[in-house]
Amino acid sequence: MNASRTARERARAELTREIKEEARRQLAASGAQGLSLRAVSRELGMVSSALYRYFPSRDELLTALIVDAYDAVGERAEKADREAAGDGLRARWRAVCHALRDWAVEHPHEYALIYGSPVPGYAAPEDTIAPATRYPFVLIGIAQDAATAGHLAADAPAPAGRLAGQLQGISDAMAPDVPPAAMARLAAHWSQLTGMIGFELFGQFANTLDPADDFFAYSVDRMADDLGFPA
Amino acid sequence: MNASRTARERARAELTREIKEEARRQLAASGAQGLSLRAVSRELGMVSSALYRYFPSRDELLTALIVDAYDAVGERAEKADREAAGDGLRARWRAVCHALRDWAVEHPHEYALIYGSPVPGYAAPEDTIAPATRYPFVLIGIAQDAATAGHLAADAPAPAGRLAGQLQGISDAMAPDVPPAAMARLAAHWSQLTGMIGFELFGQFANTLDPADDFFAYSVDRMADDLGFPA
DNA sequence: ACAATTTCGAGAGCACTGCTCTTGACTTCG
DNA sequence: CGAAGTCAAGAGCAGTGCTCTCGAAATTGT
Repeated sequence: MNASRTARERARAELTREIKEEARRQLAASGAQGLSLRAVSRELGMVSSALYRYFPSRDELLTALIVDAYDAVGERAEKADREAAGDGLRARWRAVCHALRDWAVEHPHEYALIYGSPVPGYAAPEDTIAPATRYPFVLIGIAQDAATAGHLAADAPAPAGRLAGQLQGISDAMAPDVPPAAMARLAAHWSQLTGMIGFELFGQFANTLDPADDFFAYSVDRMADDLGFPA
Repeated sequence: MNASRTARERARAELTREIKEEARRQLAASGAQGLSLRAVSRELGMVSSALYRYFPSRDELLTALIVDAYDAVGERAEKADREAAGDGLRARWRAVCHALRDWAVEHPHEYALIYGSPVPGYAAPEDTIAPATRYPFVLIGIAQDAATAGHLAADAPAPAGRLAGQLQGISDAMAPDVPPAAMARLAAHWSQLTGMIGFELFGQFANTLDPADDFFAYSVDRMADDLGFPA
């Protein structure tokens, strides 16, 4: 009935946490492919079959790590946005964009887990899609604030047809004052962020834009220009 | 000395091709993770160890598939660009961008192989970086033609410092008339393309911008606007 | 307080993986 | 013809995810 349940339950929560911790360590060391249940259990001093009491399959363990990663990046972005709240739209935009990249550079394998190619044969279950929206929602929130402040640019051709409906659907759910054209811009920028970070992390910029710090910062500012955020 | 060498050499070339074909089939069916040398050899009616006469390791086979994929997407883009050559800059831009997406949708696993997260523990060897530049080079070529025709927009803040040098380096090597600001735009667009395609392929657009045809087409046109290509 | 139930770790085992090494047969070339 | 080079096959190693069973322990119901 109380917070500290039975000894068994506390032990179970503790071990579940330790398993995820060790799994994350292995993830960082050798990637999703190298995540081995046997190695995790070995490191924890237990036998491999015992792990299945905590995660019914390797995929379930992966799912747990994915959800944690989405939450981590979401929380980081929300914190960055909060801390830049008083400094204007452009500062918030910068902070949230750089929060994503910083987290990605710090945790490349976890980033790859959520924004890279999916582990083949693994289908992301429903539980992952709610945490996945947390980061983009911060971006959209800035645009929403910009819209109510009259600082959101709207000089692009209005999307038509099905696209207009899709964009309106997003607005209705998350940012009622952001018009479809701006929402399309936002989605494009969001794509571009992951594209740039992916290129940087996965080595596509080798010999050209690597190190990519300056390119990223420059591009983030151009996005802010594009959205009409005041300098 | 002549084109048809010894029977042995012809047999070897033939088998090498067949191995890659079967490997690509398995890749399409179950992804890079599911690519099993044993399964390939089984399908080809040979024993697994025999495969090592042709590819010294699984990674070498992957590398061969990666190079082939880069070449395939590069060739597709060059063809699209050629066929749209008479229709103006915007038509060429559209054609080349859609060529990438079409190829990606047709070969999602091969696309993931080259633009997704790298297979952990696998380091892309030098041989892959030349074919990798083939596609972006087509994009840059359009910008170069636009620049000489005086149709390349240049109304963004000029990049400074290290970034300016990096961009200039790309221009020097591939497109002497494209100024740094435009080259930065181009790199951003190139990032955005892979970002959008990645989102579409890897399911990040589920429930929002999926199907993504219209969003992609709309965004590609906004990029052309941004580059100043005449309608 | 004692019995019934649930939870847990351990171990054996299955079918699979990439990869190495050795063996014997075949082809090519001097 | 015979030496040199090439090839497929087979056995074997160390590793994987996962299942099943078994006995011990903790929890729960009476």
